[in-house]
Amino acid sequence: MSNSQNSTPTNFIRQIIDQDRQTGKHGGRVHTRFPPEPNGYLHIGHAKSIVLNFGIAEDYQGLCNLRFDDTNPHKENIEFVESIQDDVHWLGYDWDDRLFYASDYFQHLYDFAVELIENGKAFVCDLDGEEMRAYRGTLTEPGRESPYRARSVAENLELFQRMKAGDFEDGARVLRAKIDMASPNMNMRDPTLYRIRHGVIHHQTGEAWCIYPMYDYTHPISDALEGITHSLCTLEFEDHRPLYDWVLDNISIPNHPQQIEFSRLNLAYTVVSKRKLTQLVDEGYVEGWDDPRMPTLAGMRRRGYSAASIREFCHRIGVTKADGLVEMGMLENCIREDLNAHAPRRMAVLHPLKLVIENYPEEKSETLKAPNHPKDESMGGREIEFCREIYIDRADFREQANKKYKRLVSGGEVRLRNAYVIKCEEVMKNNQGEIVELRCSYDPETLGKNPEGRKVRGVIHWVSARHGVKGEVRLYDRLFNRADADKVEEGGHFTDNLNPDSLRTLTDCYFEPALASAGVGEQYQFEREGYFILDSREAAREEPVFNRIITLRDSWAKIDKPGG
RNA sequence: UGGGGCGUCGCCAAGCGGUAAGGCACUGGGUUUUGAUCCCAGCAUUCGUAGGUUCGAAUCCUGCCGCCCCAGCCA
Repeated sequence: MSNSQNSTPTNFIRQIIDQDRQTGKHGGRVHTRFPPEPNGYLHIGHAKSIVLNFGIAEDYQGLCNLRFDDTNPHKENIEFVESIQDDVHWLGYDWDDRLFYASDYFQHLYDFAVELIENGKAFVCDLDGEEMRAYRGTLTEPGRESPYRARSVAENLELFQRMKAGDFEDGARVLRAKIDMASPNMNMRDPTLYRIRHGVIHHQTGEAWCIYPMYDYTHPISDALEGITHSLCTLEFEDHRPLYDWVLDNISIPNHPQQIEFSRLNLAYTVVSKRKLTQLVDEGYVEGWDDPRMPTLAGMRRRGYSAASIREFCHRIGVTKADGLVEMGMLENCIREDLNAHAPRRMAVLHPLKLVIENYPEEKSETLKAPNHPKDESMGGREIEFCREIYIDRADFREQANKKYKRLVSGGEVRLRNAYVIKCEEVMKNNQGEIVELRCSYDPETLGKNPEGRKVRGVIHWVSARHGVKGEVRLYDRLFNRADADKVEEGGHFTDNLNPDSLRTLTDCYFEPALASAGVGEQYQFEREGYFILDSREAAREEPVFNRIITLRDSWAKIDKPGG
């Protein structure tokens, strides 16, 4: 039924690895790494990278390290270090004893920097930020060499040592590589290797250091130290590859991993940028990193998405160098496919309308059996309670409708799911003319069998008014109103694209009794409505709160024109 | 206008000189006590574009067009 996670389509990176193994490059080893910066929660875009890196390691009998790229203590903290580990584990991957931090290598990094200085390949520069920018040139004009570029090795050594010792203020000096100020590649114009940062407590190294290495310097060395063979990253780092290689070619380190770039994931109607997600959280547009509308793994988990479905999604979208925008439907199909196979069925009424079955005895009630899955008997069944007063959904009744409408109409018949066929005899309204109650009759001969000689319009779900459990349901919709959510009109802001109706809370819902014992993490299908899960943050509440994971496909919604 | 990438169906994506896989979406039809699921069928004479090479090109070459990334002491 489900082909989940069996399929790992090939891609250009796997082809490169295949070739490398044939030619014996890296001794035939495959060793990857997932290198997040702990400055935010992981999102669906990271999932693509995780599945790629850990997946390749698995398939080639290699290894994949988890490494925190923690070179900028200003933006990083321990909460993110922990959440990232939780999320990678939840997604289904493990790094055994290979949890590393770039900060583990601070001493090595320092020593290699000294080596660069000794070889005349790095220098301490006193230019401030603004001056540096001016000296850097532009995209079309070459830059000029820093006046400090010619300092002697001895002076550079001493100044760098004093930078480390804390003799200079933030921004006073940096260590720079001596490469080529005329390079058409901006990254090669004597890039900064180290900067000074006082007064921050690094989550791993505390106050041991007041100089911190830059990404472009740290990453290749960290990869090499760990024996990484293939260093996979996103397209925007393609321009950095010459620098990655330059660093490794100019220090005495044996390994030289191969950086390979792939395009990052763009998902329609959401943003996949840590900066923007951080803003949504910090400015209160959402409840937090785990808001069920967020494309973070924490949010998707709370929303009810399974790890398997996210993995499957990552397989289906593939890995290439072409940037695109993946439709939400792609993700939704993965979720539905998983949930359809595995979620037990239940009944819940979201917009209740009271319905009284007049020919059903006042005090009577009966216990009926209902299967948990229409096709999978191994999933068993549960008991539901039927009585004279029930709730149905308001959308399942219309006073009149054409024959396309397969639900209850005045004078018409409909099947109550897992129960009897009923007929609407009378519509009760209040003074405002609003329908407040339906009076019906039922056919006691229709339990488990169809009536003879007449055709029933359709099937609707229901919950006993006497036995049902009252509670809340949260309906989620796309977070943004436009597919390219980060596109902004002149003078606008991406938050202008936020969908004001991304969350709808329904507080007057009724769930069948079996749902009273629903546990955290259990996904259900509420028949004819969608897939739901108990909100893990509200699990302690007396009345249950369910999140809607995703609706059922609904071909009726497309043809339901007014008067239908 | 410098450099680096990318352009195959509405979306994602195979294809690697021998005559356009697959998935999603969509459209028909069948089954169905979920307008769900499931099943069956349809869905690119054409690969951004114009030339060239070749018996033969989405695949090789050249020009052009379009889109993305780069001027942090962020990653």
